[in-house]
Amino acid sequence: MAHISLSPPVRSNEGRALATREAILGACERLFMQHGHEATPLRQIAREAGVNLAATHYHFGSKEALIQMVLKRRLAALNTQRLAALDALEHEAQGAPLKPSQIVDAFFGTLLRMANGSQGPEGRNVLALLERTMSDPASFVHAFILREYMPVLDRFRDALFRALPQVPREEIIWRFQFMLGATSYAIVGPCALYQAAGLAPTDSQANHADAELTLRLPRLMSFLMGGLRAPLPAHPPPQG
Amino acid sequence: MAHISLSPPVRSNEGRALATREAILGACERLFMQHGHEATPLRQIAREAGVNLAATHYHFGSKEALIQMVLKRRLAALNTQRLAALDALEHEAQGAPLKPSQIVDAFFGTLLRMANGSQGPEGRNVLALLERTMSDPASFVHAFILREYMPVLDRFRDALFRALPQVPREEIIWRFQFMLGATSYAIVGPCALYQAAGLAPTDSQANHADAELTLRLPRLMSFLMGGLRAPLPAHPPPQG
DNA sequence: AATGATTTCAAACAATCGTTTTAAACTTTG
DNA sequence: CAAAGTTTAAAACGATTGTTTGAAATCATT
Repeated sequence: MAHISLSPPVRSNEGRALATREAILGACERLFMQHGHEATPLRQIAREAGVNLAATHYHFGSKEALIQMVLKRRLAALNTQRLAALDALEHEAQGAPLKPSQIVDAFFGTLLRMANGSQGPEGRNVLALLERTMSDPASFVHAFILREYMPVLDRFRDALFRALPQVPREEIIWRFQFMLGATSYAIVGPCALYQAAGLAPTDSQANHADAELTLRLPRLMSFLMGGLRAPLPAHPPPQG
Repeated sequence: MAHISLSPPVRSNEGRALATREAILGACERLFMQHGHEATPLRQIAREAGVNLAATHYHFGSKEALIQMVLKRRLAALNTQRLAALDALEHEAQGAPLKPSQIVDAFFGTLLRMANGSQGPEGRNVLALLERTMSDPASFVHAFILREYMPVLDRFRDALFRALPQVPREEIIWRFQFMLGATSYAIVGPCALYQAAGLAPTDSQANHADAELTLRLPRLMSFLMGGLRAPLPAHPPPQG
């Protein structure tokens, strides 16, 4: 059912250690997505990975460091890809202002594409977990995650400032927040709610599962651009 | 620092029990928001509420039942208010189709207004916690929360179906999901990210904190309606 | 005022968590 | 092949968790 090592037994010492490290990280990604990292005991991780309990401490030092390693890998890959996309766009534009849709696609599109499995089937799990972890106010991962997330956020926010010079910056900040939320819920999808309720997914949803996956990104992009380009809210009267 | 009972000591027996129950529930709302319900020990709840540890079990039976009671109260009040708003709209329209903005305001506007403190300062905390709990895939509260949440969701979804008959229902379902995410992130606001990073909020943000509160709802509504009314995504080529 | 029910209290219970410790198995190196 | 270093194994430790217990305190009723 799980953790069956089909690869031939590695002989080198470092190879063995790397294999156990990878098995532990993979088990973490599977279990954290299902139960969250707070509710996942190290013993269950070790069992799922097929290694001993002490191996988790030997290779990662502590559970906190293990969680950080799990999330850091995926977040770093995501942000690298995002920045590469933005760099390519800016290089191609040669100083000209970018279209907002290009910036939105480089940031949110890259996230959703990666979550849809462009980096293996576990991408969605970990990215959904990442978004959930960010919205957890008491998580210790905030400090280190934000350390490499904030610069990326700032770069894309500034890019939107330049792309929409006529829009007040505070409005852009807010709409960026709204887009973050919409994308976060786009990753899990509306079927998750029905599944959580114990209802089987509608047959039409099940039949069109693959088509739904290719449609998810254009659906989100259309919604995001519609919201980003919506008319600015009228300032309400001072007391009303 | 907290749980100072300024009210005169109640004499009746039921009054005492009700006071402790209320103190426990209030402490839960405060602590769950800060640390999440998984990471909040019953001993800390009892200390914050100024009651004995065993009182939590005496009045609520178990920690699960306590968490359910905390969330159930707020969710029930929210959904009652939402359905009342929709009922009023439909009664006023007298069979005519509703405007999408009315439906969106009845659902998401009611949520944000309540989170902004229309029901006391703890409204935002609990509603943010509620949204976070819903996105937790392994929470035991799903079953009972969805039991009274799903009918409300269905009613508003059907109302949107009738208000937008030309839009495919699957698109509406997705955009409803996107709006849920945007609203969820609107509750916590973009400042939460900076605060989590350890950065002090910008002085402009701090100065306009009150104005920001009255602006939050129109900002969200403008974004939601822009996204809901965005042009439908073009179906991508079958292999591309 | 005294009896009976309800509520609060302090203490302990059983289970589980992350972590550490000890020794055994293995790989690499001389 | 043997010694040194590295990785895995099994067991136990200390701390914390939700929960239970039995007595003390408070209220309601006669």
